[in-house]
Amino acid sequence: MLYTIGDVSEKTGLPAPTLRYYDKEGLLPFVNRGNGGIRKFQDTDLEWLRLIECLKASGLQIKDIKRYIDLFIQGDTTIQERRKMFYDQKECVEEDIKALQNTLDMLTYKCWFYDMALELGSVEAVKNLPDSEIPEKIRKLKAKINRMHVSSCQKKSIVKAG
Amino acid sequence: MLYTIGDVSEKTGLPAPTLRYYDKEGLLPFVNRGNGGIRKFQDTDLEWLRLIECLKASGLQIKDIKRYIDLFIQGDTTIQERRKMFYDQKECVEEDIKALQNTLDMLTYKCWFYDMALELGSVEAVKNLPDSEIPEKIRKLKAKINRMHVSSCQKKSIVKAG
DNA sequence: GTTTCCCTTAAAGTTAACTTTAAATTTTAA
DNA sequence: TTAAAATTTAAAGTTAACTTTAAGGGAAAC
Repeated sequence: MLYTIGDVSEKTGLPAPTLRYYDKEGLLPFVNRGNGGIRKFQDTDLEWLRLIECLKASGLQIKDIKRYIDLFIQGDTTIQERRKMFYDQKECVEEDIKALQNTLDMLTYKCWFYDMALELGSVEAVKNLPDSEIPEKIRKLKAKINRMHVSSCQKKSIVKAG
Repeated sequence: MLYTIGDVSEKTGLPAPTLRYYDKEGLLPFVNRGNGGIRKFQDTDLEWLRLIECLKASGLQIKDIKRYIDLFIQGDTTIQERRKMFYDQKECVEEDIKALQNTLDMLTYKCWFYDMALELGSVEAVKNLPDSEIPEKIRKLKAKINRMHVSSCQKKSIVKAG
């Protein structure tokens, strides 16, 4: 099964110029061309795109993903380096998830806060609520948030891959 | 307790020029100035910075955060809009966490794959492994990944906040 | 056949969030 | 009192990842 760039764009949701940009940056070295120089994508190319999007989501930059593809092309001598790349990225993503969970705690607290503000008619009224009126769950959240530092909601993703 | 911009930079890890940039963009309207025009941060300003970093981590842009601060300054008439903002962002972050968990599944699989490749000496050997040699956990992961679309590891964070 | 898509490239433009620079002023330490 | 360190501003520069534009070529619908 062969696909044009338009087919792939529709299948993946990535704009065709983005796919051409990825190709230009060396992220799609396996995509063949037809007579008139027209790209013919295969199912394996769609799998590559899925991996590329995953690596991007994990915080890797285009040039780092190209680095991985270059290593792949070099073959089995680069297994160690590729392995390290995935372990490093896994660690980054685990930290990102933790950071996002802190962010989610803050947002959950704020959602409760503004639910109450809407109910009581003012922000001040919520601030003046006695502790006994605040659900246990929210009190714990508030305490956790107060222990947080600025850096606990920041991402660590950017790492020199290699 | 009052802090200079240098103190705050050290406390938060944010470079002083970044703090000035936030101020210029209207994110720090509560920071007072001394005689010579020098910023005097208070503990409440540090709390604002913590909220700002959380909102940034949730995917909000600077201008959206400014919008929130403007709404805050306007007072209780904007409670509904602020509430909606937090609910929208909460939803975004929940989706981001799900996407990152898909990314993590892919990376976990790849880590196993390259552990095996290192052990067996080649990528091909891992591809040729009979199903019976693949741990149940990894087989499930592989099946899950095969069901994934490109979009399942993409972030949804960017939303017109309002 | 021709018109209309869809494809191609190269190159310029966009955007957000800083970051750097330069020049001036203020504060702090000796 | 003076020198060093930190602060101020405005403005220009940077970076990544696209996105848009322009100019052209080949295949399918009518």
